[in-house]
Amino acid sequence: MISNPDLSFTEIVLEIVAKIPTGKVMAYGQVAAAAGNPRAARQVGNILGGLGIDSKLPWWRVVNSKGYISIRGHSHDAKSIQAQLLVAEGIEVIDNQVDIGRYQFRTWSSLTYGSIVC
DNA sequence: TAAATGACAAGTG
DNA sequence: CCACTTGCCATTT
Repeated sequence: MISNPDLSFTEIVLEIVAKIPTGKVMAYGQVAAAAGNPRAARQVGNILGGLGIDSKLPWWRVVNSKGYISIRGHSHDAKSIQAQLLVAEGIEVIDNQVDIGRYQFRTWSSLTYGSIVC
């Protein structure tokens, strides 16, 4: 449950994820960076996990920096679901991996992803 | 208040 | 390129 009525990191992350366009994906670290903390990639994963696979948010458009679907073990069925959802949006998924270099959604500016400048 | 947790990431050998 | 180690940080116990 949300115990902080103010703009929490969680709320911001939810906003970011909600803005990922169909057919695109974002890395956890990228979402964290967009939320203001490039180092808090792990929290992004935790938050998405708390949403549940039946959430309204496009949680399936978030993968790790290598383009792999990262869901940990026990929810192995969710991995299949995520892959299906991505494929349904036109994203090529091979062995639980997407071509992040091609499908990654870049936020507003190209200067705000860690120290990496395109 | 302190310790544990985790759908990550970058660095090292 | 692959396996292992270290750093990170919001949230929960």
